[in-house]
Amino acid sequence: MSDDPALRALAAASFNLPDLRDGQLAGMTALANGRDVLAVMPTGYGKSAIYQVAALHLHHTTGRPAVVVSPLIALQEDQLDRLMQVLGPDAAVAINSSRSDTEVEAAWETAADGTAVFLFLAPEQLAKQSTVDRIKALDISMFVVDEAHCVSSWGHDFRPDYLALGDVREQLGNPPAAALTATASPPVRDEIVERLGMKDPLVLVHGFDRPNITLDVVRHHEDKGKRKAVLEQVADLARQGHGLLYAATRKDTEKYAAKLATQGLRAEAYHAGRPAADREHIHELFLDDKLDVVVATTAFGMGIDKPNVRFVVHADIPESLDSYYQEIGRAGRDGEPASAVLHYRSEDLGLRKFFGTHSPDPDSLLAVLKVLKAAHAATPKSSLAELTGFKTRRITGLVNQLEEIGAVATGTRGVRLISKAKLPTLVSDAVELAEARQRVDQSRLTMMRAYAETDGCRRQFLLGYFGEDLPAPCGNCDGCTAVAATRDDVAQPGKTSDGGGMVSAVDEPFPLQSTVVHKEWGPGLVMRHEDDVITVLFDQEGYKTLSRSAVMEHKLLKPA
DNA sequence: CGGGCCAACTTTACAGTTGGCCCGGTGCGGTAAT
Repeated sequence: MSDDPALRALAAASFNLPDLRDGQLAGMTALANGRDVLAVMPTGYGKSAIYQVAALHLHHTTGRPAVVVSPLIALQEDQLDRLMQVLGPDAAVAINSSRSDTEVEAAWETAADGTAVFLFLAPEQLAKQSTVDRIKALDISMFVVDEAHCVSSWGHDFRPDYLALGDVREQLGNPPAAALTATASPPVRDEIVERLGMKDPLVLVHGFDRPNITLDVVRHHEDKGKRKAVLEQVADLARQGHGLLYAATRKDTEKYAAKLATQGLRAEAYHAGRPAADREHIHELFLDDKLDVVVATTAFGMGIDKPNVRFVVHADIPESLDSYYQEIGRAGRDGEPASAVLHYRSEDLGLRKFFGTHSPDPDSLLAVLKVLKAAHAATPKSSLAELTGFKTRRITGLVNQLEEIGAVATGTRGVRLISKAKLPTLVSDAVELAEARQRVDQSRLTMMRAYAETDGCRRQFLLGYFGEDLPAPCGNCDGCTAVAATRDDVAQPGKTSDGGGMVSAVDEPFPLQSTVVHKEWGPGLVMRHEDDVITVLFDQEGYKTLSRSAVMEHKLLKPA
């Protein structure tokens, strides 16, 4: 069954990859044999090769194309260019709003006549039933979701069509799925697997630790002092190389960029409010080493693969460690030393709390339910939009919420009511779910805060969050430096630590990553042990820290 | 939730304080105006 030699040969001949890494070969073999694959690997590790080689192999043997879901049109174009360079024109096509009707029609034909190996599109395209039907007719070889963490981070509010990908895949007859991302904590991995409806996937996790990145946090009380320190730090770091400064708001990116420019640095502000041409230009300048620093909101970064980024400074705390890891992961890809510095004020958490607030909307939920009840039949989202007066996007969000509580189901012919419960009950269930979601979001922020406030080794904290155990402190963060400085002798980093040490795994009744149950908060996953504190990620409540002695004394947790 | 901005206020010309109001991230797609 295994196609190892064939895949190796194909990778070498067609993609110029004579030496595959273990994870790559395992992934492409599994996919080629029809197994679902979730790959969590850093940018530059070669995770794209997993689906590309497998898809090309299947195209050779069956003539069927692969569908690749990609979040940004710019990313699709990059991939397209790369693939066409290697495999020739028409090997890859994309369907998106930047193309004319004629171009789109030509792309469909190229896919249908067996020429195209890859068909790229954004999840929004798959919200149209006609698009799904056309793909169904192609009988695709696999369903690939690139940047798969978007399912979890964007699906719930920002781009709701991400949550519908599982339904789409089902409608397509559940072709083998590949989900690829550089960053996913264990609960995010679980969510991706669940949302995409993956069955017994091969999960490949590689290269999480980035030991060459120094981790520091600078705490501030005054906003003014923080701004000054950020500017000084960036000016200082920019003497050794190029880097990124992340700020929370567009206005701040402009302010910081202007100040840095007056200090003689080549700095540009980057955010979604700038014209597309400017954004593209800044990308190019940065990649060509013609900028010292890009001052950006979260808009900057996806798809950036620049090896020599020497620093990533944060002027404001991000919303979660998932985001933080993603953003600092853009530093030091060449393996040379790099810096990640977070400037932290507890007041800055307020803005993130605001961003994470999605108040549920009972009236709109009820409006959708009423229409569905009156319809007595499956109703397409487009009709729902007409009947309620909401935008289709909004309908998708509301339907997602109702689907999650089992009130409605989505099929080929549209959305239908499947619950027999009273409508107000369903609405309150949905509201409760939204509130639970909010609690989880806020608790992720709490974990980000805990990282900023820990006295221990920051890398141990960070890796622990991603489910990896770093047995000894790293010796390359301010937590470790502080411990070393309090010693009389010159301490060797990476040996032992007094502060924030991990509790021995021996005799641990609730081991890391094990499932436990709390009588009030329900089931959860053990994420971290530190001194007298156990951190658990509860399904309904998010991250909670519990006192170990209280847990033991009152038997608060039970292994599940 | 917190910061920035403006107007009103205090008191007799000006600068500092106070209170209210508004704003704040990420991208797709389609539509409207050239």
